Amino acid sequence: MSSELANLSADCSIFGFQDGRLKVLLIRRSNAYMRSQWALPGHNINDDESAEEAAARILYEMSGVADIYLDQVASFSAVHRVPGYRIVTIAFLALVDIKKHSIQPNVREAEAAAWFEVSKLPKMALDHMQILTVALSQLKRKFRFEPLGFELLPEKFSLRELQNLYESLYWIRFDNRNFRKRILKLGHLVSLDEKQQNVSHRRATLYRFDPVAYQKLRQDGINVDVLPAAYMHSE
Amino acid sequence: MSSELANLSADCSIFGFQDGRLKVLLIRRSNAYMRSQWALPGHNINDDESAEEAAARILYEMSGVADIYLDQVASFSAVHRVPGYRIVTIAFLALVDIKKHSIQPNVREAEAAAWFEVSKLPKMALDHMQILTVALSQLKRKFRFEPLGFELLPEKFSLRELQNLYESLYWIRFDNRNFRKRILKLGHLVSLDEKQQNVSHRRATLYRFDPVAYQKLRQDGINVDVLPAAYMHSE
DNA sequence: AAGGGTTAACGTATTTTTTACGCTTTCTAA
DNA sequence: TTAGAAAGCGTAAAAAATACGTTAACCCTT
Repeated sequence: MSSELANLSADCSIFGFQDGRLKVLLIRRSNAYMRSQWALPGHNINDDESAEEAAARILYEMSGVADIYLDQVASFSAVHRVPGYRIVTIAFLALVDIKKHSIQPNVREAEAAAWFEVSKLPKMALDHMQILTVALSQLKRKFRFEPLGFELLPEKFSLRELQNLYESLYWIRFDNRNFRKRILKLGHLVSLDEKQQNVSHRRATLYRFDPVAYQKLRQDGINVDVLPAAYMHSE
Repeated sequence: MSSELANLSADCSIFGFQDGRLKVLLIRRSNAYMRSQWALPGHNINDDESAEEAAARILYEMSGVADIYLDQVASFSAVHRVPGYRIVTIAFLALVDIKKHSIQPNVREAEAAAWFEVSKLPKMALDHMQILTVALSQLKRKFRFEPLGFELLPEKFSLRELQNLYESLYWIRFDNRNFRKRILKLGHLVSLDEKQQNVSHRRATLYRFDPVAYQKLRQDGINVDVLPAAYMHSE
């Protein structure tokens, strides 16, 4: 039988993309020190699992899905971050396709779960706002040099949807003709013989990611910043 | 009186630059589970300090110096990483000017301390080789977009010394004329009225970092990769 | 059925940045 | 005095990024 490590937890910043906005999944906790405040999904780490396994477990409990992009962000260990306790937490960042991975709110100690726009966050428990801020800035950094759109978008998507994702993440507008060139040059997108349906304008070609080229890009690192130089000094 | 958290430690990968080589400081531990093996300097975290404070304390004990560049790398929490115990460690990366910060080997449980070239590492205790590998790749990543040479070099240095630092870190040769332009364009170096002494060739101008421009660069992020494009696909 | 609104998608000229590399200068040691 | 070696200045050519013109294809309204 496994027991929990009393002073170690894992917290997940779970990001998704919906209605053209970057969103994060928060839950309302019912346990002692954060009753009725919104918080990042998290839990103590068990003595028979690593922090990564704990984070994957938390994601599985929230979404029922196992193969989710998961990356360690940092650990937070300020002495008084949890009033009355000494708990160190290891923060993770997860990326999900909201449409594919449904959320099950009534798990364990969660009273409710909801997606929040990252620009309209509620007051949050403990230091979770700080944790989320660090996770978000790590997400922004990673997106510039890794083609992570794959993890947030449905399998088939238009270039405009991908551009919208970048635009909402960086809060900036790109020239769509140059964005198209910039992205296609990376060579990890495959155009399909399929078009958008039911739009009140010309239908866009749908694309999917080429998993082989995608992995290669992630390994080698993207030489080219996805963002235009104009973005610098505007963050 | 403060006591130690039994299952939480901080380990530091302390990097320095000496004789044209990137080096890392290792100690030979005398405690139970890593007797007479080389290891990263580290210690349990106290219950009245954060992981960052613990890392700074470890650095202070090793070098007697307090204002050292310190950055969190990641935490390592595999269940059996320490045989017979369940200890999670938070890894840090520190950069020191070897000439300025002397090392005091006989501290606490360390039997010996020595600088090792990162390309000639000894067998190490526990998972410390893995931790060091992650720290080193984070160092390489950061150096590309932040002007961190400042932290490893003496106050006054020549452009060639800076180039040597980059070359030994990335194991690649740069064209010195282009390296010079690339670096000077960043605007964070100030040329001094002073020259190298006792070299068997034309004496190079010495430079120092401009702290204001340096901080600004770190905040804004360097737009331009310090590495030439040819470096890609060669790592 | 025609025309307006809207976004997709292709193309190109211009500007900016990167790269390759020639050449002179200044030092030590032989 | 000369050879060797690195510093340090400069420039032409190549490559990349940017600005922006134009046509195509779809829906909706009239």
